[in-house]
Amino acid sequence: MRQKKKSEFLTEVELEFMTVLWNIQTGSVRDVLANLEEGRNLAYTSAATILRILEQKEFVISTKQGKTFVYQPLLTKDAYQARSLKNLSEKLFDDTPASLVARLVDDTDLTEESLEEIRALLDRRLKNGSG
Amino acid sequence: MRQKKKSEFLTEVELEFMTVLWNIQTGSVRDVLANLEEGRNLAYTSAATILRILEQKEFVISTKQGKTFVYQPLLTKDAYQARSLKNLSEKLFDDTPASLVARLVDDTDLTEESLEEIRALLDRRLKNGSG
DNA sequence: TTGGAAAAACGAAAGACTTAGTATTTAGTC
DNA sequence: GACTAAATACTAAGTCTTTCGTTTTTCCAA
Repeated sequence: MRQKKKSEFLTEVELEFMTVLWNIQTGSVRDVLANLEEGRNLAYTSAATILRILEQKEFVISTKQGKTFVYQPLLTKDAYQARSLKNLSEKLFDDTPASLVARLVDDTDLTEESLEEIRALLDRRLKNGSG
Repeated sequence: MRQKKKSEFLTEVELEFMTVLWNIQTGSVRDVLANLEEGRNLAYTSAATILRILEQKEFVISTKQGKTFVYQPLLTKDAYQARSLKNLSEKLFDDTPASLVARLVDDTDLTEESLEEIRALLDRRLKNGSG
């Protein structure tokens, strides 16, 4: 019974669940369900199914506590952020991160503060160097 | 026969096709097929199907030239880049663009030149202002 | 005008995603 | 030890994605 080819990316619902787990760190089916956003009415069994799938795909692990399973992220949010950015950059920005940032700062919705913050961040990074 | 709820995002294969169209600007099924990357062996009818779907979803339009349809992007690459970044920022970076850039520059793959380039870009943007 | 080649239209099949119902197991209680 | 409430396991339906085969249409040339 071979594991099917597991994608390295989360589906919409999987991301929704991982976001909860990244927040609460660890939790049962019921905990996760309770932490979904207001108005999201999902059956208990649906939530259980999603978590089982996330475990199959090795995005989380579970450990039994009494009669219930407690789930915990295996993939960190930082790691997944990096993975997603890398993918986006490759697929849509010709693998040129600078053009990604260019598009980002061209967005007129960005506040002056956001822009300053981003520049400060770059300055810091350039001063410290990395190699 | 109502159009099903159309997603604003491209699937994997759809993005592959749009990338070709963004490059060649305009082209028939055969043109697009020929411009897929080396080693991608896709039946003619498969390519035709994808393009038909892209048109249904209003990502492209087609016009008839002689007996063949010629396809053209409706959605520009720039617009789709912006849309994707906005989505990623919202879903995975708590709607904080600065944290997205932080993750990007933490990626040690970035060259010094890239970083300088990005900062230059920001400086220009901050001097000109947009509001 | 009739053939034939190329293109388009249609539809189907396999797999993945999302949701949830039913059946089974489990842990404690009387 | 049997009962009950809660949790897990199993399964299935409906939709979307990806791929391609079959049928129909279209245009041009002999």
